[in-house]
Amino acid sequence: MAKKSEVPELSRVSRPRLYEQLVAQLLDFIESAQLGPGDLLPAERDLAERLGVSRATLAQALVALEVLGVIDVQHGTGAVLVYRPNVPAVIKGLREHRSRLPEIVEARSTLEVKLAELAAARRTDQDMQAIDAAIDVMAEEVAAGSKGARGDELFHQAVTAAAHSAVLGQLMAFIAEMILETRLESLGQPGRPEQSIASHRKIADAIRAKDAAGAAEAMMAHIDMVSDVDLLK
Amino acid sequence: MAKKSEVPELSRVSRPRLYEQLVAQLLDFIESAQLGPGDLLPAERDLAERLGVSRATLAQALVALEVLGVIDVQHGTGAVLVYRPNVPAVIKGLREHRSRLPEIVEARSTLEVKLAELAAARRTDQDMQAIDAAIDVMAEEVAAGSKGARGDELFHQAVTAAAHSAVLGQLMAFIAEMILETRLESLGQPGRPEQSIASHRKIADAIRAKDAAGAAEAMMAHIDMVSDVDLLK
DNA sequence: ACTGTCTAAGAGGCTAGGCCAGTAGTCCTG
DNA sequence: CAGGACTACTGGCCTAGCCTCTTAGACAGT
Repeated sequence: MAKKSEVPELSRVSRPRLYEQLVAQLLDFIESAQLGPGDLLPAERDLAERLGVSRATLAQALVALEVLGVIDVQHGTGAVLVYRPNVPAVIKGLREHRSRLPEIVEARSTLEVKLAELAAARRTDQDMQAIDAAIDVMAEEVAAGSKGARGDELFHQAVTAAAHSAVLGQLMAFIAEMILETRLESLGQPGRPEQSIASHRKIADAIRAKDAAGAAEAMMAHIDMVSDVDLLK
Repeated sequence: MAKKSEVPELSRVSRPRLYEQLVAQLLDFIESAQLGPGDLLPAERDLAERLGVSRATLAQALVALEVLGVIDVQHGTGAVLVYRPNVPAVIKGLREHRSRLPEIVEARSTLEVKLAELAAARRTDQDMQAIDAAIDVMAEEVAAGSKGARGDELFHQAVTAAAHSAVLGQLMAFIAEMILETRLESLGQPGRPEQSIASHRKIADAIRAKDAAGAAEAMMAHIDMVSDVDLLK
C-alpha cells in the first residue's frame, strides 16, 4: 500500500450502476401502479424482461430494496410490499435531491442533542478520553492550517459512541453522509473552526461533569452556530 | 373486509437467505481483519471462492453492504471500506439482537417529540384531518374491543407526515418496525388504550393550536406513559 | 360434504461460466 | 526521461440452468 494518495477524497465521480437505476425505476413503478402494502411485485423473470436486464441484476436491485425496507422477498411467493407504504416515496424524495440542508440540520440537531445528553449520563472514562483526543486532533489540524474536518467528525463520533445507544447510533450513521456536506460548508467560514473547538470544549466539559442538561444545551448551541451557513439562507 | 384472520401477524417464520449470512460474515471479517476506512476488501472472485458461493450471490451481499453504507464498490478497483469505520460494528450489533427495547423507546422518544413540535409548526389543515381521523379509527377499534393498534400506528404516521421532514420521516421509518413490538406490548395492558387515546387527543389539540412547545410536552408525556411496560423492567 | 394427500405450475435461490469495461502498474518506445 | 501502449488485475452484467419452496387444484378416502 505504501504512500497511496494523501486523502482519498471520497466519491470521485459518477458511478452509474444498473441496479441503482433499477431501484429508482421500481420505486417509480410502485408509485405509479398505486401499489400498497401487501401487494406483490411482478415476478422476477417478468420484471427482468420488461426492464431489459438479467435476473441476476434485478436480484441485486431487489436486495437493495429489501435492505431499504421497501419490500420483503419471499421464496416461492414473490416480492411483497412491506407494511408502511409511504416509505418508497420518502426514499425516492431523498434520492432526488439529497441536500435538503434545513431538514438535515434539523434531524442532526434532534439526534445529537439527545446523544449529548445520554453521553453525559453514560460516558465511561474511556469514552471521555476519546472525546478529548478528538478535540486535540481538531486543534492540531486547525493549527496546521486546515479546516479540522476530520477532528470535528471524530468528536461527534466519540460523543455518539459515549451515548451507548446502538439504535440512535445507527440513525446517526444513516444521516452521517448528509451531515458531512453541512460540516464542510460550515468549517469553511472564517474564524469558524476556532469557535467550533471552543464549543466542543464546552460540550466535553458538561459530559465530563455528567451534566446531562448542560451537555444538551451546549450541543444545541453548537449546532445552532454551525448551522448558520450560507446554504441555509 | 370479510372475516379473514383477526390480525395479519407479519413475519411468518425464518427466511434464511445466503446473502444475509454473507453480510454477517463479511462484517465479521472486516472486524477481525482490523480493516479501516479506505481499505479494500479482497477481490470478488477471491471472496466468492473463499466463502464457497457464486460471484452472483456475493454481489448481492456487496449491494446490501453498499446500501447499508459500509462499503463503496468501485469498478476496476474493488470494494473500499467507507469512512465512518464503526458502522459495521453498529449494524452487526443491531442484527444480533434487534430488540433492545429501552434503546428503541429512547430513539422513538427523541424523534417523535421533535416530530410533534414540528407538526405543530407546519401542519396543514389536511394534516390535521388525518390526525383527527386516526384518533377516530382508534376510538372505534377500542370500542369494538380491540387494542386499537392500527389506529395508534395511523396516528403516529399522521403526526410524522405533518412534520413535513423527509429526513426525520425516513429515520422514523427505520425504527418503525421495532416500535411495533413496543406498541403491541403497551396496548395490551388493561386500561391502556383509553389512556392512549386521551393523550393522543392532547397532542392533537396542541398541534391544532400550533403550540409547538405544548405538542412536544404532550408527546413526551405520552411516550413516557406507553413506555411503562413490563418489558422494560 | 368434508378432509387430507398428492401433484404440478410457477415463484425465488443459487450456481457456473463467460464476456465486457474500467483501473493502474509496467514496460516499451521515441 | 517522458509518454503511450500493454496487460493483468478489478468489478459489471449476462445467459442458461437446476434446485427448493409455495400454493392451488385434483383426487382420493372418510
